[in-house]
Amino acid sequence: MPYVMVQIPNTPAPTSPSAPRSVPTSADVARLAGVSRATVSYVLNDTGAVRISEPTRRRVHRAAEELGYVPHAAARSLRAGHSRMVLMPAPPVPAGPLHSQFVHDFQGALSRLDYTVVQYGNCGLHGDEAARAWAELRPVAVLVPGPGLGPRGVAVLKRSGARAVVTFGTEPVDGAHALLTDHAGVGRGAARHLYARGRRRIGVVVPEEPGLETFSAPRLDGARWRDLGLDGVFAYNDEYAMLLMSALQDEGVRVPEDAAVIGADDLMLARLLRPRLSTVRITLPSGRGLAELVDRAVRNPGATPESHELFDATVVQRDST
Amino acid sequence: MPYVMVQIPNTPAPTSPSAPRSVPTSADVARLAGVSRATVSYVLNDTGAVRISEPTRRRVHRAAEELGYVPHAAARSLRAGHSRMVLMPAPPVPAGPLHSQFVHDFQGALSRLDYTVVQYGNCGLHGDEAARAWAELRPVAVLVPGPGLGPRGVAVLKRSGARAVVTFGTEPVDGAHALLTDHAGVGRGAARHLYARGRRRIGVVVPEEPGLETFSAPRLDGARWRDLGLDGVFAYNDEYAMLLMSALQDEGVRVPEDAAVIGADDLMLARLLRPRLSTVRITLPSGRGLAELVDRAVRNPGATPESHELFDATVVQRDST
DNA sequence: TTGAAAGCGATACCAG
DNA sequence: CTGGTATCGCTTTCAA
Repeated sequence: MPYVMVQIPNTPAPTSPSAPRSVPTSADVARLAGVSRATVSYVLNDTGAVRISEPTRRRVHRAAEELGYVPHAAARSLRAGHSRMVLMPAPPVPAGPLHSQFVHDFQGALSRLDYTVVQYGNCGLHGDEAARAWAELRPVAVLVPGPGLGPRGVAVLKRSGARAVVTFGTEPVDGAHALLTDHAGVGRGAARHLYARGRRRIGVVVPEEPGLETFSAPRLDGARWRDLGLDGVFAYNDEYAMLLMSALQDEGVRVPEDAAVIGADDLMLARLLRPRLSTVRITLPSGRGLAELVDRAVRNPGATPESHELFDATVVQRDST
Repeated sequence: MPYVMVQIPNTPAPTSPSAPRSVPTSADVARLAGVSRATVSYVLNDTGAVRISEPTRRRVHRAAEELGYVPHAAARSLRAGHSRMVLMPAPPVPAGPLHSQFVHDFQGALSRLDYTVVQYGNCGLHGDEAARAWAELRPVAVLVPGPGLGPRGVAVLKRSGARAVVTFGTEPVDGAHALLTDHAGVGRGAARHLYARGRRRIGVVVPEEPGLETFSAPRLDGARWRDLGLDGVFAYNDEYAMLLMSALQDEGVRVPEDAAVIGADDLMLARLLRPRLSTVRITLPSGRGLAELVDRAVRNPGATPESHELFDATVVQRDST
């Protein structure tokens, strides 16, 4: 075991060993309040169309409180025929800080629009199989990061009631809205920058781990200049750039005199290294903007899918180039 | 707008403008296959107890395929009376790399145990209110990061059918399993280390308020360093430590000669700075270990809650102390 | 103002 | 082997 688990002497279980009564339903509330289930529903949902007397309301509320009643979301949305769940499959690799921040903002923005955002960790499912697993949850919208979803997957999702499917990656998918991250442009920008600084033999550092190729390959394409030797390097991201820079320094290679290094993502920490790291800053969309896109798509599912470039990759020059 | 959205000329919508037929149900499959809904269920779930003739099976499968039928998870779990969803409320702040990695592992491990892990982004809900929102989903288990869940919240969750509630934080909550991260122990370890290295005037850097101040504060500390008269600092985490160290160096304060600095979390990047940062390494539980804890709790919900120390905080000495 | 009842979709029991 | 049918919890007409 890679970690230590030490049992802590625990006080006896504070929960009384009462009979494990089943979870209370609206029928239980109705019984306790002496009304019908319909009345319970009216009161708890504060239906405007029906007026319930104040004493009855109070009785219902007290009964619900006493039983600790919590409505059953599945039953409700089954009856309603729709939900307001936005499904977001987790990316296949642990997310970086940029993605984490983005997801966080996005969740907040959608919550404010009264959606429920759910990140779904589906391990090992691929393509259409994954799409079916997502479709079982009947989300009103699905936001898929990375590749792996084809037109058939999109069709499955739409046929199962998803009113908006948004892909988040390098190229659009038929039938789905697309948020395009122009990674090739990132590499291009980095290469241009290095070239402009007089570098002619430019190398590229990309991750080897499986799962990341999808992101690294485009950048490679963008930066694949005529790599002959090494007087300039574009790294997949700032972490790799920092690793490389550290390795170079340990070898006595001077940065940027002997080798210019530029990364990507503009990590805060990259500004602390000496020399401070040049980088390509990628601005992800604000959560609010994307949330509005999703909301628009949900309200108007018939519209032709939009494709948007999330293109704000700017070179930030510091001391390493 | 902080980012640029450029509409890309899109090919006309490839989806034929057919009538938006509603989502197919098992009844539709049954109709198309010329059998009853019961038979459809038997075939698609491959129920062992009932034998269906091979021709019928084929007809059902073909019908389901043709319609693009996907079962309705909500209806299924409503009928079944339980689900295998493990709910994991998203932490209130964007997660760090440690947490991201941990969640990823955990999701994978639970998936392998046939659970569905769902990260739930509930913005703005607090305490019992949040607990109720989670309870509406009727998860079989809930893993709550950080504080904010009290005994009443735990009770709500359990009464609504959660067979395991696990809190993940600094202190246990009545009725819930607890995974304790002994942050006090981390600080103790760091302090001991600094003391053993001969430091006597030891300061601590902790985040004050979320926002930009969190980054400016260490710099401020760096600027007024000489007034403080410290000779050793323990920072809340490696990021703060790196910020502080950078600020100190800019002020001409030598590390570790004039000031020893130690951080926490053992970020990979902390090894790249010069001088390389000493740190307190915190080993989070492997996803597998925690998944097994959850599984055990779900299978045996009556057991008294376990409290586990996730205590593998070890000082890693590098060059900054 | 309140209650009875019809479903939403899927499953499992019991007849045929 | 296959088909009715009751049921899960909830909402919402329609009647009273």
